[in-house]
Amino acid sequence: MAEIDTRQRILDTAEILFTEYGFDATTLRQITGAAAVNLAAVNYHFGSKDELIREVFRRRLTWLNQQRLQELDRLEAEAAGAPLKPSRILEAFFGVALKMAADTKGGGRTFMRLLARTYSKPSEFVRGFLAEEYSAVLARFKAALIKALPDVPGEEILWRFHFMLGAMSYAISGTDALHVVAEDALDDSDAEALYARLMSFMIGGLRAPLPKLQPEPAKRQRISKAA
Amino acid sequence: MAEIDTRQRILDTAEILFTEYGFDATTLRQITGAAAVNLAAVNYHFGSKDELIREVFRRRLTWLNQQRLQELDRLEAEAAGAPLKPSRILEAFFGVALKMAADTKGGGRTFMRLLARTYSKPSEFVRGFLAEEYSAVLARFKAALIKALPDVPGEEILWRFHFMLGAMSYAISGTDALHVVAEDALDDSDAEALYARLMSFMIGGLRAPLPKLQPEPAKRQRISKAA
DNA sequence: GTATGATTCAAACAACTGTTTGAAACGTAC
DNA sequence: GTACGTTTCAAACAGTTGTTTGAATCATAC
Repeated sequence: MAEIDTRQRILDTAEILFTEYGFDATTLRQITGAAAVNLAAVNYHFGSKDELIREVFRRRLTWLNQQRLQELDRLEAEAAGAPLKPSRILEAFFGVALKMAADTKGGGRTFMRLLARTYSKPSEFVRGFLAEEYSAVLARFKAALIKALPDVPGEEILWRFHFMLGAMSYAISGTDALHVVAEDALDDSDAEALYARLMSFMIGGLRAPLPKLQPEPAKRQRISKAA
Repeated sequence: MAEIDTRQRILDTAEILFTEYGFDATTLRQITGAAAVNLAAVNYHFGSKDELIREVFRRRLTWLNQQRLQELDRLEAEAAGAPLKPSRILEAFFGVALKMAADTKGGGRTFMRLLARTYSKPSEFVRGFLAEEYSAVLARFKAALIKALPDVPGEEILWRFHFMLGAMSYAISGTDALHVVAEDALDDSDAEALYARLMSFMIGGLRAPLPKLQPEPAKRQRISKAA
């Protein structure tokens, strides 16, 4: 290699610019310009822009999900078959993410913001990739939560898990949506405090009384049929 | 007008395509093609693509926020000065949005998905516009919540409101992020049930025990000053 | 030294972007 | 009918996009 790892510098720069401007709005000339490498370097090292995007996710997401599984393994080993405390499970899943989001130096913060944004608008070709990376982790955590909350229907747990992902997404995206809500009233620089706030909110939501659902159409139909 | 309202057909089509592909990835040729109008019609009726984007938001968002304020007015008039129930306030804010998101025929569902996505990545020039449209509404609801929850610090309420926006955003975005989480295990077609689920989750989070925060630097300073 | 493979570079490529233009078609009032 | 303002249309505009190319440069082994 002629320069000190062109590949890595492209990835780091792309991560920052993607987070700032999005995938489409970020051009290869911006990336290569900011990274001080030649324009053709992206296609040489990654093949295409799409492949570069995937690699930006891959290098961090794989590690992140491994950490999550490792945490869950540890908890389950300690519990030795007994159901876990829901808060412990949430800490394993969201705590790892928020710890990564707190890493301002290594670029973890940038990446988590990128991930949180991409989540809600998987641009077609990223969706498949995300689903692949996440399926195993989510299956494990879903199972753990269902086991930990036997009194809450599984469907309800999944929904609440979905809501929690949204809350975390906004918590991490931070400043952008936040400035719309509170202009500059809130301080999102304290990662510890953010973690504590988000956790208590999530636990509260997860353990909330079950919603009183109307009987679903299928059931009503059955009743009128019987009558 | 030669055709039956070219303007409106452009707006409706743009709304759908923006939601599907995002602002950048959606081209004027896609929009005008799908709307069966001439390419130049967008620049003729709206001036530019950016202005078209703003108008897509404006026509629905203004009405949405008016409805929210109207609901809050009604509640406060009924209460006659007394603090409102927090759940009522949340219902006024999120209920109106979810009602709009349930409107599959009039395009409300499409728009709310678009809004939920744009929220977390305000592409520079939309941010100012969103902040402008929201500032009055958010100020009112923040004030109402703070008044309704005198035992919860104002800063905590703002954070939890932020988290709730995230949860709602994901609840509305629905299928996309949802399929990553649960593949096809969840059914997001029942708007009533979604509303009930989201509400109980939110109330639970809003009323959760306060997080145990480390003493912040500012407070420590104040104490040491007084000492 | 030379030879070989990996990497970088400047330049060009074709395709697509939002926007503009000037003429044509339209609706409406006189 | 004519005249006038609005709207539509096909065509072209200049600029930018991701990608490719072929020569130049580098590092390493012989």
